[in-house]
Amino acid sequence: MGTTQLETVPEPKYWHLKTVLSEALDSEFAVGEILPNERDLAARFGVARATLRQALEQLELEGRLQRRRGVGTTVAPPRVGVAVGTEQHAWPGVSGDVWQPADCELTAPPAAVAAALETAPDEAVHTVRRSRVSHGQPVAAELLYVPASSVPDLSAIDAPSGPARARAVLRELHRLELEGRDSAVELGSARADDAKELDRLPGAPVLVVTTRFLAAGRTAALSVATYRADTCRLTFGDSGGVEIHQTPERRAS
Amino acid sequence: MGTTQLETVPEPKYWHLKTVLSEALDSEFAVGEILPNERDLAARFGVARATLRQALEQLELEGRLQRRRGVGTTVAPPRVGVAVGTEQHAWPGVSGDVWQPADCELTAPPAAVAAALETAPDEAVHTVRRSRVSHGQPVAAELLYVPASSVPDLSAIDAPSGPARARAVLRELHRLELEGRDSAVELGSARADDAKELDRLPGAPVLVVTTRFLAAGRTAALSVATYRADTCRLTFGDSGGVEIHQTPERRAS
DNA sequence: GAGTGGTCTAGACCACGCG
DNA sequence: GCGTGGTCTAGACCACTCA
Repeated sequence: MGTTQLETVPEPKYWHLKTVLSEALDSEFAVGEILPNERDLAARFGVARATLRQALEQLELEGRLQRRRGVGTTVAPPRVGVAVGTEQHAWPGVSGDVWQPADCELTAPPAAVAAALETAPDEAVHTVRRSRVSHGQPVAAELLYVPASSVPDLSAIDAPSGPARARAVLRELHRLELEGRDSAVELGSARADDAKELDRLPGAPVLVVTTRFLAAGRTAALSVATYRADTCRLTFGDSGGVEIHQTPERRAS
Repeated sequence: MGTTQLETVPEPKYWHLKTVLSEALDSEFAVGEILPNERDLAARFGVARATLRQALEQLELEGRLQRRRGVGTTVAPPRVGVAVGTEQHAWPGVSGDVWQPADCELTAPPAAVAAALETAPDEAVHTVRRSRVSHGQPVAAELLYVPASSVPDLSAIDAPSGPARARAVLRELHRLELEGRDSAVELGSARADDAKELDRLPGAPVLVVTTRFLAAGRTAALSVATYRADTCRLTFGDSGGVEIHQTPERRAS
């Protein structure tokens, strides 16, 4: 062929497609705007629908797009920053925090949780379910595990389950002196129950924040919070957190 | 039909497949062991290869598997915890830290970085490239942006680029008094250059940690660190961080 | 060169939201 | 009922690693 060789190592179609779409999103679409449907887009770019979907999936992972079955694909707003590491020495559920207690039950925790709590595998712990909403959207679901031994004076009078019970457990927890907390963040995929609460499909990418609360020389409570990875930016530290959305492909200097 | 209705809402095949594989990984495979290849696995489960791959992709996202083109699919070791938020008031690059300076050049930063640094869009900043290795594996690549105004006394004698230059910039930076730092974590996909350094394919899921270093009432430096999401668990806080790998699907109580 | 995972195709059907 | 995205199939070829 007489054409010049463009690339010795041609990049995959979906990768190129993603770049093209990304630039189009920057210049030609407004937040909330609905994109053409996948079949039309695929035809327009001359690729199979599966290939187009691979590009869309990446853009969704990066928080640029939002896709909803039965509705369509829309341009996502910038990720919301949610504070996670502030109040270095505050218990969960102190007044003014952003979590909404949803439920509480006394059950044997998953083995991994029991190990982290250093409780016997069959020892029951209070499992508080809470949810977090930001800007009117659900952003996180949490399971807070509180060993019964951390809240020995929990009144049997209180409701045996439900939000009231959850608040009672938190109230008792606050009577301990918090000595410290440490957290870890990792990537996961949403379990079915979390996905439902987060308004996503099962398996959606989530940021799992595991926090251990230390009191009386031991782990007094353990929180496993599941944040929507597509819409959230977790902020730690002194103030609000840095706001950098896109780090574009490096330009030639 | 005479058969009993098993599920009103049948879960997708790949989701069920993922569960089955996950349990098999727990019970029948050791870390590092090689799985059968995708074509065999797909045949064994009676699904198309694309469907099997959907399940493998999720397991890889969760850090359970590691796939390498030309080699095969192996059982991944537990994620390594990498400390990110400790030394709340330490500059990057103080002695004993885990980053390896790789390069440094003086360029105009991406627009988003210039905005966060509050510098003019065309003002040149020192861009230090560093890499982080843990347990013999590359885990992160970082770009550290240092405005020239933060290191006014940088000697022109030092090498104009390369690791030595990077160390010189860091050394100058340490002469400022650090007033605080804040970070944000979000999900991203690896750019081509980062992917290469992290030994992954472009687009691989990464955790992007953006840290702003405050001194003299302004942002003295900005770090954008890209961690492999499949192999890393980012730890913050007082001590080591919590170790919970799998949070299995909730059992019926 | 053999075998692996990565990309891509052109279809089909399903589950969901909405009018 | 219609249009959307989500799942699934059965193939093909490519890029890479390693013996």
